[in-house]
Amino acid sequence: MANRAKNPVKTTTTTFTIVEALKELGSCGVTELANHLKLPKSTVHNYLSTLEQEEYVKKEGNTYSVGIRFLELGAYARDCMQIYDIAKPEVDRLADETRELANLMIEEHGHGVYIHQAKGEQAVQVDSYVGTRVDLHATALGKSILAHLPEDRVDTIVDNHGLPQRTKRTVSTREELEEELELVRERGYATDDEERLKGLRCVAAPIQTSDGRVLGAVSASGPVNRMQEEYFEDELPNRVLETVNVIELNVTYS
Amino acid sequence: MANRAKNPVKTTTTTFTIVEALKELGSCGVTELANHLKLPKSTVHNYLSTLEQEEYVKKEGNTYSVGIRFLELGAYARDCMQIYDIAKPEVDRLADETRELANLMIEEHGHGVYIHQAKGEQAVQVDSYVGTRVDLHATALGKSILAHLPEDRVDTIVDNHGLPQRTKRTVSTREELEEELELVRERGYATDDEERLKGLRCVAAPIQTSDGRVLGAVSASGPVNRMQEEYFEDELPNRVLETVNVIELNVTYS
DNA sequence: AACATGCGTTCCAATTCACTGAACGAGAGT
DNA sequence: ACTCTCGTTCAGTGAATTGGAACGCATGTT
Repeated sequence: MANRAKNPVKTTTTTFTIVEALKELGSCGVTELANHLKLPKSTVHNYLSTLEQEEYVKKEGNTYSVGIRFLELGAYARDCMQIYDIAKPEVDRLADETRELANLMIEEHGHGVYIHQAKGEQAVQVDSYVGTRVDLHATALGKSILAHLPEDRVDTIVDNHGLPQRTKRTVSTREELEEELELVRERGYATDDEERLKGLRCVAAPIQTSDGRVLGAVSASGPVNRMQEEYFEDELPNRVLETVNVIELNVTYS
Repeated sequence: MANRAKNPVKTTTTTFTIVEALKELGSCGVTELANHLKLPKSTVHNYLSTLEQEEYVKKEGNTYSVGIRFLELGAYARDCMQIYDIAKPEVDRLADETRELANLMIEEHGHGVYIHQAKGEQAVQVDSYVGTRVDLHATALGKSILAHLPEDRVDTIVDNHGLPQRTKRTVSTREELEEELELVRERGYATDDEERLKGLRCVAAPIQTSDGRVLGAVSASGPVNRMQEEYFEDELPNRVLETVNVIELNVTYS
């Protein structure tokens, strides 16, 4: 995990630095991007025009923006996961029935990545969209996954990423995390009580294979005012667990 | 359009050549990829390990595959399009009601790109998924878009991409295309009668702004046996046009 | 058990190619 | 007409990619 390449190709790294900055700044011109990255504008121009030629960047007038071609690679990577196809309709159903926001997350390189999101009728607007990468320890989805990862993987991930505090309530010590994960293993589901975003509560459960590997996690999240007492402590967890059970069955027989 | 960069960054091009080959081959090892690309394996290894370090490529054992991180950029690019949010629920509804496969396409760099796909109950399985790029002239969606692009854009696109024949029925001459586009402008919708895939028919209509720009197109597609006579010539076109009208209204007032 | 094969990885020398600051041209604003 | 700003071009220089050869580690074979 996170191996340092012995002979890294610096240009490749720079390429992605530029694309990521372009995403960060929205669409912008050469000079703005160059100033932001503290690179000469001729350099940035060379990269951007190459990226445009390769159709990974779109140029309109004098402003550049991230091209839709990345979706070809991203959606491909997602569709390769057997779990996506199987879990998607169930997550959609969960959103429909709870009327809240339902999510599907997987882990890669120690990050949590949302690979599907379904909006129920009352779904909250959040800052996460498909493709967003978050720290595992700060979400119910991530904790569901961490709870069933081999212990040494968890160690490596925490060592590499730390436990950055997103809100006052974020789990931020190793001990606290261990307790949380133990609780997840006991109850079968995880909760997020404003640990990543103020005002947002969340219930999540891991998707596991019959031999105990985690493939990802499913969640339903909503505003604190609707997520309370029995609904938050019983009804919703059960609903999420049901969803996960159906997915796990379908995974086994496919 | 398709400007050649004057001082292209070759390493950037190579980087994407490698990632695209990795997508092509599915997951594979260094040697296999190197043989495929006729590059020295040490070179390929340097790129792959750099890409893994940047988390754009996933390594499991000794096999590499395209990483989900591309979804971050791809989904971002998609979400930037105001049309995606607006059209998505309507395309979903179209799929639900027709029980067929419904699609949303936009144009970029002269290609058609599927940015959403909704499966109705009887939806056919096709080779296109979200992110797939296709030639505009060979699909109903693409023809809907071409029909409302400025003439010089159409010329440039045809010059750059040609009119490759996908099936026996693909439009493959400039004259034929012009006739088709004129028909699309008259009727307001386009059809695809096994022009891209044998056995598949499709009805599509363009999404336009009040000042006549095309933002994309919506389609419903299904097997020839279900797509016939009045249904294919009347009912479905009307249903697709309805969908597009709703989307256009929502675009105007936002 | 010794050997052969194929793989990913490392290393370093050769040379290609990325880098960059300065200059140019186009367009907008004064 | 002038100025300012931005994107683009250019060419010399030196850093970084390149790639053949060698290494270590599996796996499978004799």
